[in-house]
Amino acid sequence: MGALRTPREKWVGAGLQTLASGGVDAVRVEALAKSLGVTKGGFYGYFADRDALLTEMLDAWEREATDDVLERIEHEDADTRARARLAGKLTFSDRLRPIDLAVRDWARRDPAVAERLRRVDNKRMDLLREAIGSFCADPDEIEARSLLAFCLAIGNHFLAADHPGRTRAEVLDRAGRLILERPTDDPAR
Amino acid sequence: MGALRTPREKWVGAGLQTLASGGVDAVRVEALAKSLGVTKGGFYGYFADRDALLTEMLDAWEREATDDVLERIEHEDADTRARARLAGKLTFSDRLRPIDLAVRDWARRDPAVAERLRRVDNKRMDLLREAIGSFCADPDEIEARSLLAFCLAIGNHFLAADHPGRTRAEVLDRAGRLILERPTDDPAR
DNA sequence: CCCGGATTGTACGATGGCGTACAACGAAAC
DNA sequence: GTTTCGTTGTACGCCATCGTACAATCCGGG
Repeated sequence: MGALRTPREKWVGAGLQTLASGGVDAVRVEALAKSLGVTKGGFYGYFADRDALLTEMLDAWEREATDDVLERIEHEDADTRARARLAGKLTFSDRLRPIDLAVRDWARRDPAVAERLRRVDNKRMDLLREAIGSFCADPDEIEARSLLAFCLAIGNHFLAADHPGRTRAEVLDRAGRLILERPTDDPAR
Repeated sequence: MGALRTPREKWVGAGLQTLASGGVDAVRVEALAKSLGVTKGGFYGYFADRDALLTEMLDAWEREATDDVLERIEHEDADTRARARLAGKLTFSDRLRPIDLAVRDWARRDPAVAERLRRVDNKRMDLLREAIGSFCADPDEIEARSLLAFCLAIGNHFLAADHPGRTRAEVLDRAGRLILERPTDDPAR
């Protein structure tokens, strides 16, 4: 029996890497093969066509971005806020973040991708609601703050503006505290 | 003398439209020609190549997104906040917003585009700082709120999450007020 | 050490996009 | 109506990519 020299997962992995750096249009079968040091010969043994690879890439991303992250968080017995923070760290790791951003742009043009992204984003919003709900009672404000926090985490990477005299990280930190900390006028303070 | 049947501006316009709906990779000379009801025959009379068109598209967008908007705002003699709101309306009009989003993704892969976007975003941030500065004294907080407002305006369109029992517009409204209104703990209130 | 089946390389035809060359066309000037 | 010159259509060569077919290769089991 011949050995698995370039297994399915390698194609999916290379596809995700390329998606992250060049967008979905950069995911070409032959380019992936070259990046793996082989030709496309074996590709069609695993995948019916390029679309099948794209689907499996999304499967892998969706699983890694939700189940894997949630599973790792389950094992932590920190409080809600700390777990939400960990989720953010995992979700927007150097590995997953560029994929996430590429998927968002992709989703704007492909309804099937948009549907997947909706599922993923909903799970993330659930975490945010839980975290913000720990210090905020008004459901409308929880929703608004959750959206703000999420938009900050995403929009940040699509913004090119400078912050004279500050680093982006500094501004980001201040903005995060504005959203994720108890509102100063909270009568329950 | 032959008349200008498909002038430069038509190619640029069709290019921007395609950029908005399909991303930069969808901007193909022959597809544009078809959408204009001609063949690519005339294209190369105006543009050296596809790249030249892309550059002119960016020129047109940058001008429309900054100078044109600012000029129209100058003529309004409303207060700072109202002018900022108008700027938002113009900047994120149904026509310009999809182009804006496409440019943001494009900028992640092309440094020249990123540089243009930086110029545009900086002008927008200036407006936001001015508006938020009208009710907030702390420069660090002005910066943080400006970033939040901008991220909300952009990130919103890249997010797929639902808001059970609410519309996105409702949540957006509440979030906007959270950021753009006087902080309730402002000692100067 | 050889065999067999899985994996890979190579070659192919098809498609689509780029940019060029030139002929056909048409509106304006006369 | 004819000329004229800019605009447009058509045809071409080139290259990248897709998906297919098949031969070459490789590795583990016998």
